[in-house]
Amino acid sequence: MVTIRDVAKESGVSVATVSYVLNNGPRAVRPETRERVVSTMRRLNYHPNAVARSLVRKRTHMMGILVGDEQSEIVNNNYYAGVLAGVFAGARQRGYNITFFTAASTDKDIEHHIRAQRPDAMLMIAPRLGQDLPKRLKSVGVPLGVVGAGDSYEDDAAICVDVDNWAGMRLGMQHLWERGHRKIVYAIGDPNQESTQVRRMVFEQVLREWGVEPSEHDFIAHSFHKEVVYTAVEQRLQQASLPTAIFAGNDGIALATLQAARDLGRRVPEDIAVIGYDDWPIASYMTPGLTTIRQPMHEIGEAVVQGLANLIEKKSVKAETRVKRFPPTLIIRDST
Amino acid sequence: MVTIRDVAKESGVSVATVSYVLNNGPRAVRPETRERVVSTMRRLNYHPNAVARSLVRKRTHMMGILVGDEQSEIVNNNYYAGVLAGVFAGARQRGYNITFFTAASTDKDIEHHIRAQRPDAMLMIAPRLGQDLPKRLKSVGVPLGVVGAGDSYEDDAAICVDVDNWAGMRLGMQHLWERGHRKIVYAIGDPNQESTQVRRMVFEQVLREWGVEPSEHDFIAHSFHKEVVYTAVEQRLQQASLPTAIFAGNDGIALATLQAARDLGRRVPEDIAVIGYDDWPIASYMTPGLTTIRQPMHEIGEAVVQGLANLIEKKSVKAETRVKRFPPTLIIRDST
DNA sequence: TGACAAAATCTAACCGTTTAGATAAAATGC
DNA sequence: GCATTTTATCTAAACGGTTAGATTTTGTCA
Repeated sequence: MVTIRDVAKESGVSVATVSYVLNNGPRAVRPETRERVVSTMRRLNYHPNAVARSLVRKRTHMMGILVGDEQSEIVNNNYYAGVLAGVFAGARQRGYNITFFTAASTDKDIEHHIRAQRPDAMLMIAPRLGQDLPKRLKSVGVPLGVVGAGDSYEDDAAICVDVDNWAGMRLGMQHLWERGHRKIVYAIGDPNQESTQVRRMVFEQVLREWGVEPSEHDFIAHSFHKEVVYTAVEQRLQQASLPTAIFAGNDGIALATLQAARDLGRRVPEDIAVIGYDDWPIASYMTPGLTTIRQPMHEIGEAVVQGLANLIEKKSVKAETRVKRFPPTLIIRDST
Repeated sequence: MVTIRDVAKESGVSVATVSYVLNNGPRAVRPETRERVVSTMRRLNYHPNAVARSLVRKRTHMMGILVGDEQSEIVNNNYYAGVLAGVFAGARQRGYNITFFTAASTDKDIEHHIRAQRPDAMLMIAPRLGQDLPKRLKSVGVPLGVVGAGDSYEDDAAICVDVDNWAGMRLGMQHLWERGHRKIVYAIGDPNQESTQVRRMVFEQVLREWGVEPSEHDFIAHSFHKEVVYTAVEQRLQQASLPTAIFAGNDGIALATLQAARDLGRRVPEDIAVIGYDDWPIASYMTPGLTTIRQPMHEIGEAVVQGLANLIEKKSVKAETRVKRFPPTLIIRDST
């Protein structure tokens, strides 16, 4: 492997000079010298070693994401994947790489790895509640970007990006109201997910505005697993006081819900309406096409990286950009 | 940040000794000394800097994946995501991190980045045909693992893992035959994908065994985009010489196919049968449940990482493990 | 032409590890 | 008890870059 010293020797200058042309700066170098150096770099096919550079600059140009014991989110949660795509796009724009830290299991391990690897920032996408990692990261000093966790990590995260869940739920509820639905069940998903909690709150709030007192009976399917959702919906649709609509916590839940309804011989939307959340790419290919609340997942992913990059590079944390909420959109299809 | 020198000074030994206890080796250290060092490491909350370590060891403990201009694969291709999950699992077992190189666009850029970042290995998942990156990587000397490209990169890749596409196609075709189908159309997907080509070959081969000469007319939907697939299927189903079954290049294509058939009022499987490939998590939730050829995506992802890790660590390339083919499974549901 | 400022380049220390070679300490043999 | 081997530790040179401070070269102007 050819090093900076090889280039220096070959072009008859010192390593410092080579370094200056490499980064053009911080010192000037005479045009003809630069020319000479550049050409030998090309001739020797020289590529500066990023590892060495990271060591002295204390910048790795890399943002980290933790991958848990079960790596199923990438596969089963299209929200996660959608945000990730946005993260990649943002990272490319700003010149960062994204690395997935796999080796971690306990919280201490994780901290260890992060201290060791020195990412310029860390990312959490749709984290569960009650993690102490954010606090740990804060003490380590690497900025944290959190996506899809409402405001629950606002104190410890440097950047928080999410959809406006309050508006999203209202959009959906209002749509159901307009379609004449008064009895709605919420297939809520994993209660350890922050977004689940916020949306539940808004759901209850809206119900009260309608003059209905929400009961535990109105919430089913406390999991994101399709099988769990399926049986939950199946059971609920065979009990008394049938709902006229089901609000699904995300489009994956909606998919399982549609299937359960169909298997029971209920027509959607005639017998029961279904509305989802997220607008996954497959939403329009469900049977029937799924009405849902769209989140701009790609933009959200981009935004969190941009925010972190600004933070890292300019050290400027404009308070108004620290927390960002994107507006959701109601996408009406055939399931309501 | 506390360094190895701090630990050395604080425990009254040289940095070398600290290093020896850190890696336990390559030289022995007296138990009581080790004890002392370990305790100060703990007391000072010392975490060795992985960047510095990489520099001298010339090992980054990281495998790289390229992310292209359009990062849509993670979102839209569940095969990609499924393999990725396996990759993560394998990486965790072997102590590697996975980093996505975002900054690359032209092939030269990519080489540049790889030379700079020094991943211990690179990964390609379902690559397009005709890339010259594999050759470039070979010249750079970082081993390449290729997933889902049949045998097209076998010469330049260190490890090749894939499903046995030959068996997979036969499984599907035989199933259709048994169900009485003789006129089959193949919704093939992106022709630039290697697997597409292999499967097409086998498809044609089987047709000939049935005494049917395949024609260009038997192949539709030369893309993975659902919209394209949808219109292609829509058109084909309105032409003469209707097929009795459609073989979809993957489950995403199958999804769009089902939708197109339904929108035309065709019943599946009575009017037209549909079979997919991959067995995405949503396959059983389609309407009707999708018959498909399952690939062990998770195992495939794990295998490629394991192979690369063995290569990196032991430098042993048992020829029989360099290329690995996993057997597919026929999953019968309701669409055939 | 010489004095002086500005621009270009060089020397060498540093980033935080690992590890060969030298040295000191402990263990062994007679 | 001393010479010799073995074991533990230390010193210092890498790894491949960056960057202050010193030094040299070039340019400016009286």
